[in-house]
Amino acid sequence: MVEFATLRLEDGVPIYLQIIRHVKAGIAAGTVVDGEELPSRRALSALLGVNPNTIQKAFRLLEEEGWLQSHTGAKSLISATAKQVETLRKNLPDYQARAFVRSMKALGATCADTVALVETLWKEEESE
Amino acid sequence: MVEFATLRLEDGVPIYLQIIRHVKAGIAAGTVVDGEELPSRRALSALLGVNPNTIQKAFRLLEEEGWLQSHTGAKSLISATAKQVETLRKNLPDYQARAFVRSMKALGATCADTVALVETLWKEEESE
DNA sequence: AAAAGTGTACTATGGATATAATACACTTAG
DNA sequence: CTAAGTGTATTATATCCATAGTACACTTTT
Repeated sequence: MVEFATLRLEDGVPIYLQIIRHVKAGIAAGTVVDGEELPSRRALSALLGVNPNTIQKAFRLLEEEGWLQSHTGAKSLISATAKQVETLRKNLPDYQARAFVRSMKALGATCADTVALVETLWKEEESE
Repeated sequence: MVEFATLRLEDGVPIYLQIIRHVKAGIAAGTVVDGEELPSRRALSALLGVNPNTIQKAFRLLEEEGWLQSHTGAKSLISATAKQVETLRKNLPDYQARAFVRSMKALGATCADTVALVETLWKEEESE
């Protein structure tokens, strides 16, 4: 069962996009695998405290992109071929790191400062 | 005059927030200083290709937060005390780095991999 | 003084996001 | 088999984001 208990919704970003990102991140990290069950729309809606339609929108888009399969009446399942996972694992970190580097440069930070900051925060967040 | 020519608008984030972020980043980086002139609402609207009302919203919020001063009929000016700048320079990089570390952990990356990726991309983007 | 530029305010419209409330067909568990 | 659970669809409403057009008072430039 794909876990959503750790997902903390932040505002400023559409909820349905955060749900999509959470699923893709799980697949890229290897904690979510092909064939795995997803919680029902209603159950996830209750867990996150959002409208069922919002969950449905996220799941519908994920299905259109080929990341899950749905059959009326039955639970939805993750669908991720080895090739899909490989592409995701390459592109996701790269995309996020690029955006981060750009924003740190805009702040006038140096490469060394940035790396040091990342290392410090990485250890900080390990103890939580 | 505060520069906006380098600002590339991305979708998924409200335009007025990107403008606010751009100004704050400039102040934190030291390229935008107290008393500096901002382009007029209409001029910036034309430069970025967005509605004047959107620019006005960004500037109004910046003024409410104390980052600029406006007087009807005259150009708006940056307002940034040393204390304000100091706080910004500390908090902005920290906030962005925290979000980055969290997202890389969600992807299952290690600290070493992440640092290596940042260093690689940092040099790549220098040649552009 | 006159003209151009500037900040500000207002109404109206459309799209995206999210919620709310139903409804129905299908699958699964009892 | 029956009931509960599930995917799916629909309509309605509210808010935010962005655009469009207009208007007016003030400042700066000419």
